[in-house]
Amino acid sequence: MPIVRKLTRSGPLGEDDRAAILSLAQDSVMLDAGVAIVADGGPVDRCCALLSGFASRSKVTGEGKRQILSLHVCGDLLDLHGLMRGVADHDIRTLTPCRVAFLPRSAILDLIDRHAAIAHALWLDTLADASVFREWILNVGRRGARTRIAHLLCESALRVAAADPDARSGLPLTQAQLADATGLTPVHVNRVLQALVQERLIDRDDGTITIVDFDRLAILGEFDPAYLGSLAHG
Amino acid sequence: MPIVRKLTRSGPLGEDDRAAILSLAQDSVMLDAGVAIVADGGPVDRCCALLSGFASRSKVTGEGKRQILSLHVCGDLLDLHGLMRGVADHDIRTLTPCRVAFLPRSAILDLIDRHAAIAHALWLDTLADASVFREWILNVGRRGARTRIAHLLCESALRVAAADPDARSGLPLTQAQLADATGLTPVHVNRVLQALVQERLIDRDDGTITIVDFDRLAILGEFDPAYLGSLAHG
DNA sequence: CGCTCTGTTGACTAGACTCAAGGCTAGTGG
DNA sequence: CCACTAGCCTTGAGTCTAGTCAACAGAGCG
Repeated sequence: MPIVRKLTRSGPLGEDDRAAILSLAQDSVMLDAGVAIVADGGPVDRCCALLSGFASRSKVTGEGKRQILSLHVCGDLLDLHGLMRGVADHDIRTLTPCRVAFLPRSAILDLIDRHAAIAHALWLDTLADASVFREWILNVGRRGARTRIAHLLCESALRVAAADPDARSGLPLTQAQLADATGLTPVHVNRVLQALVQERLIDRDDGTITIVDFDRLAILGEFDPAYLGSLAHG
Repeated sequence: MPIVRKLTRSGPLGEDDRAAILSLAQDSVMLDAGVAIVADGGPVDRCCALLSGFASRSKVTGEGKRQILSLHVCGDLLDLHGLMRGVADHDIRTLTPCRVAFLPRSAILDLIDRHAAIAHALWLDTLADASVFREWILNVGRRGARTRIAHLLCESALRVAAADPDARSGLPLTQAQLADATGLTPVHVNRVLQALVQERLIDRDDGTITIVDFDRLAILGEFDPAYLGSLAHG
């Protein structure tokens, strides 16, 4: 169970803690790509656990420009942030087809009340998210397009690898999604990606991006995985 | 005590909880402007509570460009994020002269263990921080310079007002700091500020910025305080 | 008095955006 | 089986926002 695996990474859980979590995430649902799981401003009465596929948080400006705030992979809990307040301050949407399990809000709150270890683990999980947000601000605010995209690719690759060590596939992000994640336009992303392919840093086949030379890409992207904490390496 | 006041905003605390917090924050220190309280990559063995003045979180790119991640006012707990991991993933520095109290890490961890209500309140506090981070990503990622600066000014004004309802002073940010917060250059910030003054949206006297017409500035900045949650209004 | 920091201004540059068109693939319906 | 459509990707030309570089003014300070 990927969620238990992820939470255990940040701290120890007792056998009863694990059992309590597992009892919640019973049935799962398959969602199409591009589906909104949570809408900005809407109520959050359940927590969505991502079992497969990619999802994102995003917000939209008054002018309708979308900015992706973070990417999420298998094992991530998607709306802990909104859950505690009961109302979402951002969208959560699938980027690819996704399998998800819904955990009712009341059950989570109950879990927190009764299992201090789980409450602690969930806190650490949200702190890890916050750490990623901070790096994302730096990335979008102060780095040029090449560096910015390189950084994003490095981060995503590591998180995918941590969540699913066997996965050998590339990142299934469209250039428009990449643009929303980096605060650039699809056209510019396209040109940068072409350059990166030219330089043998990445490769592209049929809609997915694979990293050819991680080390050089990390240098270009000024990528230091320290901020990922337990989100890097399994 | 501003810290207790702030934590109470997100949820109820018992009398013993309050007492436990107060017993920690005994003595305080005065710090100059521009001092690093926590350094990126360094150990975090204490939590710093801000009693007066302004502080910021920031990170620096490989090329030495600084990006401010969030501003902090009276009552904020400054390094809860690093505290739980024991190592900081960003700088924390004073922007103005500040009065701070240092709470030892062990004492905080102990507090969390023994007072579930405090642990909960601290979690909510970090969640509120995360919410601000997300809006900040949108701001630097997708908004133009005018909107971006207007948004930042609105947010800062509200947070200051929430922390200290009596305060009538403006924001004591230099244009360079404003530039680091918005991901712009000081030169460009200068020109935008002049335009905003021209349009009677803000005013400047001797290093501080005051908002003349909050409503119009909020429209320009696409500012909706919802994301601030308990950080807005006392 | 000179130094540093902050703010200001002008001239020039460049990185990224906009607009517009066209190609490719997959899916859909006749 | 073939048109038709809708996404996604690609390319080119032109524009513009914001950055760069450089110089200077004023305040505060040792």
